[in-house]
Amino acid sequence: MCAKPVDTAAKSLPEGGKARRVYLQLLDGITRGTYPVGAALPAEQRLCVELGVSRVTLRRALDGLEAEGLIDRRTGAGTRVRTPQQKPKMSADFSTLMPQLVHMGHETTARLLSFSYGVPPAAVANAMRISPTALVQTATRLRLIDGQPFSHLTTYVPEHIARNYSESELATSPLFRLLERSGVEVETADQSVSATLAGPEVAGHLGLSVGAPLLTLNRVVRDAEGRGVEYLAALYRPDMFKLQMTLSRVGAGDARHWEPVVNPTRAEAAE
Amino acid sequence: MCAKPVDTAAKSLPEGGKARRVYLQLLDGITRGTYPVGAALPAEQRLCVELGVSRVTLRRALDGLEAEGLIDRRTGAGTRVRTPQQKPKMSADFSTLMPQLVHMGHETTARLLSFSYGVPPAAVANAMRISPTALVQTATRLRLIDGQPFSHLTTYVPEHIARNYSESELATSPLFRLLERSGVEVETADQSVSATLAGPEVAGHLGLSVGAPLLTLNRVVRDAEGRGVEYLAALYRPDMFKLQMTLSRVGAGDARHWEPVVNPTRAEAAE
DNA sequence: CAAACCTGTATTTTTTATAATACAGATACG
DNA sequence: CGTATCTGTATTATAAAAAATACAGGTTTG
Repeated sequence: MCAKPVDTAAKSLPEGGKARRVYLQLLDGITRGTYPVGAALPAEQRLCVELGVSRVTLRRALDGLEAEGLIDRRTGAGTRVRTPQQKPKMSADFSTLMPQLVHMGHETTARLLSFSYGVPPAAVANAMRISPTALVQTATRLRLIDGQPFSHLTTYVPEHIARNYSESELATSPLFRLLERSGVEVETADQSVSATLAGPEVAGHLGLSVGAPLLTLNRVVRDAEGRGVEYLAALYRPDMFKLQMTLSRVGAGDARHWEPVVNPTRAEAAE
Repeated sequence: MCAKPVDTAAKSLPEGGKARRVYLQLLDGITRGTYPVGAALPAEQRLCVELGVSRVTLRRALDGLEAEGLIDRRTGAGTRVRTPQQKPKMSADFSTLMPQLVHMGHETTARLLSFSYGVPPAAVANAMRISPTALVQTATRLRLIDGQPFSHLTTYVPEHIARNYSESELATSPLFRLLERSGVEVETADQSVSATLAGPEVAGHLGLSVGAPLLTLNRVVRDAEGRGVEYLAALYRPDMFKLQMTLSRVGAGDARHWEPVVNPTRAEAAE
């Protein structure tokens, strides 16, 4: 007797299989610290009773955790929560939101995935305040750190600006430099951070499974007239990229408030 | 002949069902603008060939999209991409750290889900720089806007501080005020933003399906000695909550850099 | 109005996921 | 050393998902 088919959840929308649910449940327990970090995870026979699934299903979930290097299984002995192996990480400072390497000595490269001219998605045209029928250059790039992909970037640039640089320059120089070199007067930038799931295409490029969580960053860079000169839709692997900031409480009395610190010591960061 | 079992993806790790993959694929295409926003989606018979699944599966994916109000299906006529219906949204300004309502006239409430004293997870104790065996108050709260839950907050506060306020106060006052009232000298805060997937428990509370994407925010608030006085682990529904900021390009020459704008016009925001 | 096309629905078959059970080999402990 | 415990593996039965097909009924278009 291993299963206990209680099934409290409603089942109408396309939900992942039961193995995936268990996988997420365990992943949650590990990151949340419910299961001791250094050692010991309940035995499979106990876990499957605890989670209400068969051992085979529980096993498949564990396979996933093992594949991601989160647990260490030894035949005969138990299954332990492995101390998180540090993947090379990037971080972005809130005050600039320009990605920076946490540890130096890592190399970042870029790969151009696609490149074309056409009309932008309506949402992009709207955010950039340009005509939905105006031509824009759409480029998709993959950024890697030490050979491992960590972000998937799609940029939209109005044609008359984009013609000032070549396709090959896109893969080497940051788009930012290319714009300023083209004489664009960058004035403001609006950006928004959220989360989404990896579709089949980006999952393949980022080396993730479909349905993996991603950090999204959308940015509109504007010139003095408020017209968009660049739209960036970025997707980041949450295990390799984090937005970090340090705030300081300054002022006194009613004027007391938070202020971002410009160059915080990275070792102080949360999590 | 509707299916074309090419199956490029590897199949070892616990992946959600095929219906879910198609659902994500379509969701990606919609948000990305691949499918025209105003109207027209390929017919079901064409779509299922295009995506390599049967019509039944394709249909289940569409059911999911319809349930979330992303598409509009009319018998006989086609299926259209609906213009995104604005849910009540919250936004958080990076520089102030205080979440703000985008549109006024909305009411936010809080529900206390759990409340206890115990030892914190190792990761939390480490980030707070307190003993892993020290007692902390662990409280889980649900924040709602107009009755709809949008965030799931778990806070850890050292016992000697937490004893200064009552359990009932937690549900009404923001924890921030309670701390300062307790005489805690808040000095700095480190926070980190990332993404994760909803486990069975939080999914239930936030009204999402298991495996839905979530925006995470982890924050350590410290006193003058650098000791943590509060650890916050927040989970946000990405469709109802976004981190937003506006940057301004200031300075000249080599000193030219980005600076966050304190009170940007929210209408300017990206996406 | 009629033809072409679309979504909604139902049925059957096939495939896959999960459950239940048993057993072999490795490990830890007294 | 021997027992208890754990992971690894295999087998069979059951439940669920997906595919293939057919048809009813609404919509659009000429």
